[in-house]
Amino acid sequence: MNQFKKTERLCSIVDIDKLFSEGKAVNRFPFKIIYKNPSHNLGNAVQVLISVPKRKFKKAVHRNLLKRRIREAYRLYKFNLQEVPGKRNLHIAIVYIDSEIRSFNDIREDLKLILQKLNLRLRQA
RNA sequence: GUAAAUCGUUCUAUCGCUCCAAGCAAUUGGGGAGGAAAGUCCGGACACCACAGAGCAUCGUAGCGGGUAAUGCCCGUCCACCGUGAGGUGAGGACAAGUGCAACAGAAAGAAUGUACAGUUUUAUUGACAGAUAGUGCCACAGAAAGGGAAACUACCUCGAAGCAACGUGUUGUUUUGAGGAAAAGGUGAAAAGGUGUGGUAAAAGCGCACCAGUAUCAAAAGAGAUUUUGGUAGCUUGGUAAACCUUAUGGGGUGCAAGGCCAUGUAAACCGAGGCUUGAGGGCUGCUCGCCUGAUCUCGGAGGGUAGGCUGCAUAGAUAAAUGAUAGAUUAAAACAGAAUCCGGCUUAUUAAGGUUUACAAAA
Repeated sequence: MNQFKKTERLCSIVDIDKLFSEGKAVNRFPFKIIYKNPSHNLGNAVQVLISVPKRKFKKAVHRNLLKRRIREAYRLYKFNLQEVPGKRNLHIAIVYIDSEIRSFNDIREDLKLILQKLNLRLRQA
């Protein structure tokens, strides 16, 4: 089932600080993904954080809309990451770096491509 | 038809999210953004600081009556202004570093205020409704003069002196000059200092008087009151700006849920040096002074150690990285402005393709 429970989300402030200060980045417009293997064992899980910068979207309605679209797209395509054997302890942050509001279909396709790119990077590592 | 106000969004299927309840579990059932949730501009509740004290400073408010927990909100009303009238208006600073975009308005032009400058607003009309008669400041340009009971440019009025002319020989006219004046005329400006008549005077003038206008005040009547009406008295008249300072009246103690409470983890209230110590340091989140409480667990420097968050507050939506979504279909379409974080009451600002409703106006019948 394509569920997206709270255990799959990154909530700890300490972990978020570490992710942004120590993590590596993958870019593919309109997204940027920051990823890092956490110090402690998550029990073969991926924890994700979705961010839309306030600087680019001043209205809360627009930020909410984009975060919901990205979250829905991630729910549908997260299997791309779960195929990686032995790399399933992972913290990632998905940052939306465009300044336009894209449709759900565009976001879905772009997120699919960047997740595949991240998967490839992890296999090579 | 035009304008304004108002109405603020249905259902089905599949896959998800969050909270609650039931269950060992799988799962099942139920709740799940707005009229503005926004701006954070007022008023409260609630919490802590002394169950909150005094004075000053500072800030808000400004006709009257009522509503309300309360308000700067709402309703009614008084006065002013606009309109033949029914009636209407009281907006803008809840703009104030800059830039961009959009909309609206506009023929031009607009003093004092504010501001670094600019801009905005309004214009059929116009009180940011206490005071301009407590005091201070300011009033560009134009104009003689802009608030000093001021001022005289052109033209003018009156008187004195000198010269000239005329004749009726002490008058008239005229020129120059000195003094007084501001009534009538011109011109400037947003605004030129009560109006008319009469007395008065050399000529004038609220200089005196009568009437009118206006201001203050007293009395009577009406009204809950602001206030109104009538009559008397007074000085005879006092420009604007309080959105300059200020004065009067009145209100506000401060801080805001990151308030505050509880549990838990680590720990160093340790060490070294200097100072302070009940004759009171420091602290108690308030601009100052006082007062009150606490009472060495203080201050500065050096070297150095260590951590993990959760519950509550908190809601018949409700978390703590923070839910309310995606796809497909039906209705023309599911859209405008826009997303709850302690909770209420207001205000302000933003806003809809079509349509409904209400009001106003116009036209037609």
